[in-house]
Amino acid sequence: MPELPDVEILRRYIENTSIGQKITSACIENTRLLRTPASNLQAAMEGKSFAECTRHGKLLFVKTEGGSYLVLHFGMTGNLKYIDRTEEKPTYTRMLIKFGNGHFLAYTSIRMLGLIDLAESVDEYVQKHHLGPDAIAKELDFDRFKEIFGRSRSNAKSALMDQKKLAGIGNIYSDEILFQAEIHPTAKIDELSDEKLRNLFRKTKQVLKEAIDYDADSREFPESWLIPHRTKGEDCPKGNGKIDRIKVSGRTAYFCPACQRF
DNA sequence: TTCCATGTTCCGCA
DNA sequence: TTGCGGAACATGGA
Repeated sequence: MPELPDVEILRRYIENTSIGQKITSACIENTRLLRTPASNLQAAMEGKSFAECTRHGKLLFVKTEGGSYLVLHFGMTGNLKYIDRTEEKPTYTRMLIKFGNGHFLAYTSIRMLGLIDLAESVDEYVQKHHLGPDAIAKELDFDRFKEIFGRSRSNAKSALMDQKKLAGIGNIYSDEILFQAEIHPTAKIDELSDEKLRNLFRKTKQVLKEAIDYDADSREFPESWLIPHRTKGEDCPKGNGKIDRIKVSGRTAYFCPACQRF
């Protein structure tokens, strides 16, 4: 589920279901995900309305009338579900928000690797957690991109996934971006030519934005993308060879050794 | 039964 | 200082 495009779809889901609704109660069904006492969370939400929802990388900030933000991170298995009745409450619901109209927003998570927190300001929260700029932010131009990656001695895949450099890219989309930019996942990112780095910059934004256009639904992704072929031994969609699988900084990377070079 | 998984964080080491 | 591998977290699926 939850890399930048998936979280953007969840942001829109909140916008379409929950914004403008008054919060009757916030029921914490499992405290493991909380980074703040449940009482703080409830005090900040109950009786208030959700005013707007913004996203930074993989984080969602849902603003309440009171001025505080409900902060949501979805880990690997987090999701949201707007339901009409408690009988429809999904399995693995960890927080259930009840609205004045009698409907509910459920935050679900199987593995509970996400987080639920409270913030007074988005900028402050982002700074405190040392997050880099959002990967598709307009303010992120090539100069900034080069500044971030030009002096990193890391491999390209780990660098793209480093939330302190850029916020929003995870394991799946880093593979797609590097495939489309034709860069080997273990290439040293500070050794890329200016031309390759510029191409990487373009592909980073392009892949993430196109994924959003497909509702982050991988079943809709073009056959020319790597993601539908993200299996070892499958034919590369560009017809140049077979998809290979290696470990890069502990994560599984899928790539085409013929297309993606150093 | 064992391994693996879309994420983050912490530790020890190079 | 920076980066990496491994482990931990909790759970389900192949």
